[in-house]
This record gives sequence, C-alpha cells and structure tokens, in this order.
Amino acid sequence: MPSVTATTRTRLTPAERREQLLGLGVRLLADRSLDELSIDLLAEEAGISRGLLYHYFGNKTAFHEAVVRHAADDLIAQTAPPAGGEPLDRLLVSVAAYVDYVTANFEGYVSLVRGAAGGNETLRGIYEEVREVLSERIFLEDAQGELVHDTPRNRLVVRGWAAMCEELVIAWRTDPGEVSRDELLGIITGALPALVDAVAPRR
Amino acid sequence: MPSVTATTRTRLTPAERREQLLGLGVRLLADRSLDELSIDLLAEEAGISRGLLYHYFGNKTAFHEAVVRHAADDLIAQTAPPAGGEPLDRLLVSVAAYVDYVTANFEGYVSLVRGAAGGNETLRGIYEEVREVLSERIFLEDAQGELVHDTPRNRLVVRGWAAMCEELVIAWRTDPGEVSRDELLGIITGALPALVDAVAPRR
DNA sequence: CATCTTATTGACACTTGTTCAATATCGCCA
DNA sequence: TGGCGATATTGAACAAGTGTCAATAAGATG
Repeated sequence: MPSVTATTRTRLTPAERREQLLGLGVRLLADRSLDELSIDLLAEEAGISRGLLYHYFGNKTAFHEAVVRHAADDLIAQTAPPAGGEPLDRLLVSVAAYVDYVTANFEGYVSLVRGAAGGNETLRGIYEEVREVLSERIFLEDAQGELVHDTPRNRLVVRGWAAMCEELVIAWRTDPGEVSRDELLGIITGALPALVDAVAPRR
Repeated sequence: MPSVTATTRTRLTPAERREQLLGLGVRLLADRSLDELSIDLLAEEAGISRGLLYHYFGNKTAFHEAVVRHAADDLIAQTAPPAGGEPLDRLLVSVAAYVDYVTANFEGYVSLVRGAAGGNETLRGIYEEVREVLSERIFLEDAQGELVHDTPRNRLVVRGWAAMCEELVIAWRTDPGEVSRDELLGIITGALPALVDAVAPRR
C-alpha cells in the first residue's frame, strides 16, 4: 500500500478521458452548484492534474458548457417521444418521461437548470435550446393541431407553459404533498389546452 | 485638475455609504451579471478602496445578498396593490405594475432574477420570498375566493402560474411581436382562472 | 483649535484560474 | 522482446481576485 500519493499516471485515449471527465462533472453537480465545481476539485476527484482539464476543455467556462451540453443531450434523448402510437399519446409518454427523469436525477437536474439559467450567454443558450426542443415536440407531434395550432401567440403560450411545468415538477418533487405522480401529470397535460383556450383571441 | 489620483478621502455616515454602495450595485447589474460584479469593479466605480466594502458587507456573497435584497424590496414596494377599489381590480393593478416594473428596469431585473435563481441558498431564498409575496397577494386580496380558493392544490397552481408570468413577461419584453401590453396583461390574468378551473379535482 | 472617535485605506496572505515547457506512458515496429 | 516516437499528462510559475488587519486621517465635539 503506497503512502499517500501513488503517482502512476494512467494514459487514456482522448475520447475516454473526455467521457470520464464529463461524466464525473455531471455526477459532481448533484452535490454542488455549477460554480462551486472548481477545476481543483474536479482534478482531484478524477485523479489528474489541473493542467489536463485545460488541455481538454481550454478553460473553466468551456468545461462547464461541455458538462451542461452533455447533460442536456442526455435529457433530450431520455425524453424522446416513442416511435409508434397516437400523436397525443406520444406526447403524454414524453411528458411522463420528463417528469420521471427529473424525479430520478433531481439534485443534478436542479443544479444544471439553475447553473445554466443563471450562467453566461452560451450556458443560457443551451438551456433555451432544451426548452425549445421540448416545446417543439408539441407542434411536431401534434401536426394536425388537435391540441395547439402553430401560431406565434400559441408559441408564446407553450413557452410559458414549459416554464410552468419546470416549476411545478421541481416544486412537486421537493414536496409532493398529497399529489400523486399521475395527478401531477394530469395537471400538466390539462393545463396546456386550458391555457390555449383561455388565450385564444376572441372573434 | 489633479493628475490621476486625487486622493482626498471623503467620509460619509455608515447609512449614507451603505445606501450609495447598494444603489451603485443595483445600477451596475444592468450591464453585468451578478458574479461579474467583482469587489474590485465596484470599489473603483464608487471611488473607494476594496477594504471599505469588506468593512460594510463582510464578504462578496454577503454584498451580493444585500444588493439582491435591496432590489427585491424595491420590486415588492413598487408593485404593492393600491389601497382602495374592488379586490379583483386591485390585483389587476398590481399585475400591471409588475409588468411595467419589469419593462422599465429590464436589464437589471433579468440580471437580478438570473443571479438570484442561480445563486446560493440565501440568494434563492430571497428570490423565493419575492414570488411568495407576489403570490400571497392573490389569496390575500381575494379573500372571498372569487378567483382562487385557498387550497394546497391551488397554491401549487399559483406557484406555477407565477413562474409562467415571469417567463412570459421576459419573453414578451425581449420580443413583443404583435402582442400589446394590454394583450399581455389579458393573457396573464386570463391564464390564472383557466388554470384553476382546469386543475380543479373533478367531483 | 486640540482631541478623539471611527470611517477609510493600503499593503499583504491566500485561493483559484490559466499557461507552457518538460516528462513519461503506451502502441508500434524492428 | 525491447527500444522508439507520438502525444497524453504533469508541475511549477504566473495572473487575477478575495479576504485580513494594523495604520491613517476626516470630521465632530468640547
């Protein structure tokens, strides 16, 4: 058993190392905020020198951006609507997948969202992009407009609805109270058509 | 005209200096994010030494918290419902005041919200507190429950509605499109009863 | 006008981000 | 199998910003 520092540097392929560091970055976010994720901490946790992180990511913010992008891609992939079935059912499944994803990865998800929403231009861009993708599915899956016609006004409404969903899921997961998962899903999915109707320009 | 440094230190009362620094802090937030607001920058801008800031606020995060609290109190005061009139009218006026406040102080408001929502425990606490106060008014002013009965479920709904409002106002102010201020107000105020109805547990 | 309180300063120690020449690991080929 | 070369990796040095504190001077008070 070596004393304190067993300095046998291990050499990975760039792809492997990148993957390791990004994965570790995402994992560490469960316990810390994005800007508490210092280069020092990550280097120590990964068992590498600080310099190596700069070799791979250039600087701290670029690393943060890479981590957020990594997690964002993961979220988007995990909540993709299923291939078959009725359009509206596919949406339901996708929304449910979103709720379950947040439930399962709560700390990391919250940390990510807060870090990205409060971060620099690029970070917010990624955050916006995720919302955009999730919202876009509404119009993409519901091509006939059974639920929501694709109008500029309704785009705004869906945007607001998405913000509401994020808040609701986080609030619910923090304290479910007496509301079950299915009831939450009911609230979320019921809210969209209600909003669309309420906001429809009167003729 | 003194050369570069006219070092005549001016001595203010603690209250004056505190006020000056907080006001300057809030003002500087219009052009920078919260964590780009370094002690260095603020000291230079205020024409004082860094040490003085530490004398008044202890450390950087404490200063941030004080700035955010200052701005939050301002927002709450400026959107207070009027004294007289119908309960529902008072709410309308208050919501309108909120929209106008955000419109007038846009850069600073966005910077504040992002900084606070993405910040530490205390910062988020202040952010939550503001939302809490704004939401609380709904139930306070509408004591008879004409609009929303005070139930746990509706508290959740109002919370989601508040998040939606924030998003809508920011999105609208960023790009109003063809939506007028009054239409936006219509959307916001129309959304609340619609949500409440949609979410009501069926009997 | 002298004195005393205390608002204010400036220099110093320390943490954290960033750079880069030097080092050592591992695949490859003789 | 053993040396060689490409390059993944390191560590020391530097920059910038945070936090500390004994020393200083502005302005009120008598």
